[in-house]
Amino acid sequence: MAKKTDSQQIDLGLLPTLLGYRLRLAQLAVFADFVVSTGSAQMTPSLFGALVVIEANPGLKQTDLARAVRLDRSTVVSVLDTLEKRQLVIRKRGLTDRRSNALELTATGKQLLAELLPRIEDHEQRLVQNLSASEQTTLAQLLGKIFPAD
Amino acid sequence: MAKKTDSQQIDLGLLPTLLGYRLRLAQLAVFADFVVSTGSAQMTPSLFGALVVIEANPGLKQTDLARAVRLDRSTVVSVLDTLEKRQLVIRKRGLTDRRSNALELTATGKQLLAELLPRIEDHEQRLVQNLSASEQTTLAQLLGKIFPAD
DNA sequence: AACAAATTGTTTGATATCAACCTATTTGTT
DNA sequence: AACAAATAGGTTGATATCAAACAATTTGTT
Repeated sequence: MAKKTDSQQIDLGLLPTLLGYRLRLAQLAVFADFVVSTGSAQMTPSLFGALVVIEANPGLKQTDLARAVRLDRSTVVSVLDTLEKRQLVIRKRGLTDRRSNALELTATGKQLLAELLPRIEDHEQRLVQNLSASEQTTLAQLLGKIFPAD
Repeated sequence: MAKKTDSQQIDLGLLPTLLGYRLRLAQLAVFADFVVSTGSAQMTPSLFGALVVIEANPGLKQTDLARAVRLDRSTVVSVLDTLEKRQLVIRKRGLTDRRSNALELTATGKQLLAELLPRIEDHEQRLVQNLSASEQTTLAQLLGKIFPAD
């Protein structure tokens, strides 16, 4: 008597027409797949983003990392606490400016990142698997039009 | 000597190629504009979403609301605490099932929602103003392809 | 009818995030 | 040189969220 799948007779009103709602659903899906994809590494998009940016800009300071990954400076503190506790990152005292830290990946951090990259590629592939190549390009373009600041 | 705007020589690595990163940027922008758009109403996407779904489904219970807006049941408790404190929503005891609450908007809640709707429309318009009508359609389609479950 | 299993709303504990403030240090002005 | 202003990292407090456990109630099985 159709009791299994009728859970969604709920009217979402105008929500499905709102871009913000769509984006939130999208992010939920992406995040879930990300965590699965990275498996046992206890990784999150935030931690991963920090690793990527530090690798690409060794020696950068926390404030610049914060701006790059669009997190508050205070949030970056806790992100780095986590990464440093896992021995993936080190905070070296700034040479020229003793207020700042020079961030670098440890050998372990570089290694983990290297192991993660193919998994992230798979993850990305999985997300866009229902889109043709041109559709993927279009999506990126449209998102870029709405939200500049690359 | 170019010290004002050179803050972004930071290499984001592969981040800009990741859909999840793009979506996060998008959400940040949407959220910021949402809050501005709704002005003094102390509104957030979550609270607004709950109001919309309750209006469209008067009498629904918290568990169903949670599923609809994709929040945990426990999160819905705090959302409703907020909305009820502001006298926008009431939790009526369920008639048939005494475990559940029947949610309804108060008169104030209906009125606020009515006042909010045009602002949300403006908000939405502002977001997609750089896209043509067909581009808007395309974007919605592509997002829908990646993330079903409307 | 009795009792095991599921469901509902809630509480508690954990994590992620922002904003405001703090101290140490550096930079800029006089 | 002296000192005001800006900057760096950090701490604290607030909010949003999830997950696990819980009591009350309902449903299902015998």
